[in-house]
Amino acid sequence: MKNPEFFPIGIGALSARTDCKIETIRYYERQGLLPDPPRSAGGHRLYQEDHLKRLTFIRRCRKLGFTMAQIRQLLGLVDEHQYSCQDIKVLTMDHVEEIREKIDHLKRLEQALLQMAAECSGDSIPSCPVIDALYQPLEESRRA
Amino acid sequence: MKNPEFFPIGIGALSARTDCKIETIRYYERQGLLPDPPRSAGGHRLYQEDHLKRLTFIRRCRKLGFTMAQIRQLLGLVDEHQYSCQDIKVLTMDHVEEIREKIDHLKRLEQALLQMAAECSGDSIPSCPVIDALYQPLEESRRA
DNA sequence: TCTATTATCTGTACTAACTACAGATGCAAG
DNA sequence: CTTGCATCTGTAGTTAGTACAGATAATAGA
Repeated sequence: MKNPEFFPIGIGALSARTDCKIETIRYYERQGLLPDPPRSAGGHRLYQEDHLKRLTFIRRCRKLGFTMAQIRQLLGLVDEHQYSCQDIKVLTMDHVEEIREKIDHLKRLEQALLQMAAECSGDSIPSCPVIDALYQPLEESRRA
Repeated sequence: MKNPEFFPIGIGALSARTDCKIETIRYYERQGLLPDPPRSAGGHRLYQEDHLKRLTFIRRCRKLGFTMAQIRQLLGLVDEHQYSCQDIKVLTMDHVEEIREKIDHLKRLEQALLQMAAECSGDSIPSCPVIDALYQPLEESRRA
């Protein structure tokens, strides 16, 4: 009911209000995350406030690292009015778990690289323990 | 000089020895990371030990999270015999810095999600503060 | 009203790093 | 010689968009 005089808006205005590129909006439409909006006589998309809200939701989820598949799932629950707080919490905590796994993985990579770099003299001589380590054939460990 | 009787090998054997799919080997070749190997009369690729070592190097770098562009750079230095320990250390520490930024970003996402989930009652009622938060229009903050 | 300038339209191709096929051959063993 | 596996090339799919080209639509100024 607020600001009804601003709608409908074109895709450019929607883009500006959601910090989402025009091409990305059309992409979400193709992917079925945004409903096909009504068109003007000439074929331009005309958006209402509902579209603005839905796109804001999608963009926030993306910034939080949800995949489009996960967002589709969230939107599905919302669209059917079938969701419960528990459903959402489960999806959210699943996502937290994924993030924690990524953090763990990256920390292990960081340690491996730091360990190799620590061997490095930083000299300008054309030789380096890092390269040597990476080039060691797998055969070395295979030959007992 | 070791195990010379095993070479040359076909792409399947190279794949098995490097834990790298056949398609991926051909992909690296197209991308110029691996040199075009000699072929048999019928056109099958025949690899020598050098290819095995180079592919091992590439795969190790990928497992450490280096991009193909970074690997190309490392291989370029090695190929030209122009690299120094310092060059390699710089590239390695740059990569460590990228990894640290990713970790920071993920930690921030994790906190945001945990904060939202903490508001969640976990009830089976069809309503959820997480959804509400994500659906809040940007307009809310704009209207002073 | 005519025109000039934006805005938007569709469709395609590109990104990274592979993976997965289809359909045609090569090669080795029995 | 035939069977069957290995390999070949080429194309398309993956994620989440981005970047065009070339054609219309809408709008503002004269």
